[in-house]
Amino acid sequence: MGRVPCCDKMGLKKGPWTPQEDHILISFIQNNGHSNWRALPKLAGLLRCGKSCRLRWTNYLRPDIKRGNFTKEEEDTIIQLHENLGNRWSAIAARLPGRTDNEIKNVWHTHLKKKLKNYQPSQNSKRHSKINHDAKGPTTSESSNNSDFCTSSSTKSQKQHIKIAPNSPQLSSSEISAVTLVDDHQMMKIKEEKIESSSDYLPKIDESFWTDELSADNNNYVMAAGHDQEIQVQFPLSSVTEENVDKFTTSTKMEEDMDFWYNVFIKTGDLPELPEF
DNA sequence: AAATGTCCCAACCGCCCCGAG
DNA sequence: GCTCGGGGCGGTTGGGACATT
Repeated sequence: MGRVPCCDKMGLKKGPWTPQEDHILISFIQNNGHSNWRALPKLAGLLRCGKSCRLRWTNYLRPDIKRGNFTKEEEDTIIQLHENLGNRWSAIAARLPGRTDNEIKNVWHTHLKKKLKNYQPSQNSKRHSKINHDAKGPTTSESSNNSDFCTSSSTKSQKQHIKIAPNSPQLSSSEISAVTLVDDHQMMKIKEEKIESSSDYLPKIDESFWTDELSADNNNYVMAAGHDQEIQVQFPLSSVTEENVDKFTTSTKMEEDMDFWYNVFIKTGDLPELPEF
């Protein structure tokens, strides 16, 4: 199953890099760049596979890498971003200049995970679901696939919520009908719960899940965006047409470069009219 | 001082995505 | 539309460093 690892080819070296190898790789990239990692080791005269070269460069040799211990600020940032993004290390690394995804992943597993275990539940329950975050979450593409959430309809009337993601751009209550912050893991959990209980697919989320509440304005439209967040938008099933959902997912795609994410999760009930996007 | 346990992190592995042909 | 290959990502591991007994 899967492709044969490139390093399994005869004669290619594995394991720790020597200073000589590092020097060869740095010199070659400085002079020639790295347009083709697969061809690079051959051209540079390294007995390594391209993947190994790429990892060595991106995780260790790149000139813009910041070495040394993580600062308290960096750790806090990682914790915060991990709450929002889950195990998307590359996305977290993109917001920490000079740090690599590998490094952040290591710090998380060796320090921060333990640190978080010592937190009192009440300290983070405002913004963070108690849903299992250690479970292996789906990829972004999986969680962005909203179709699973747009088909079922056998639910009772739902109480209306107005929820704002902590890092959302400024949104007035008149701009929002109902918004819930979720991340990949939470979204997966919701999917699981939906599968487990076909007669009631609404997620079972306790009040600690919700972020700050705002007042409702039933006549206004649903429009929400969260930076570094996944957003669950709720609106009445009766308002939903394929066209509307398409419009929403289209707007998601338009925003992807800026790391805005939307997820559509439809609930039935007495909720505002779906807007024109 | 030696043995054992634990921590840490660089590197590897397997899978996925996406573009080219 | 399909296949293939390169690049990227997240999970895991091997082994050295350090701490404890």
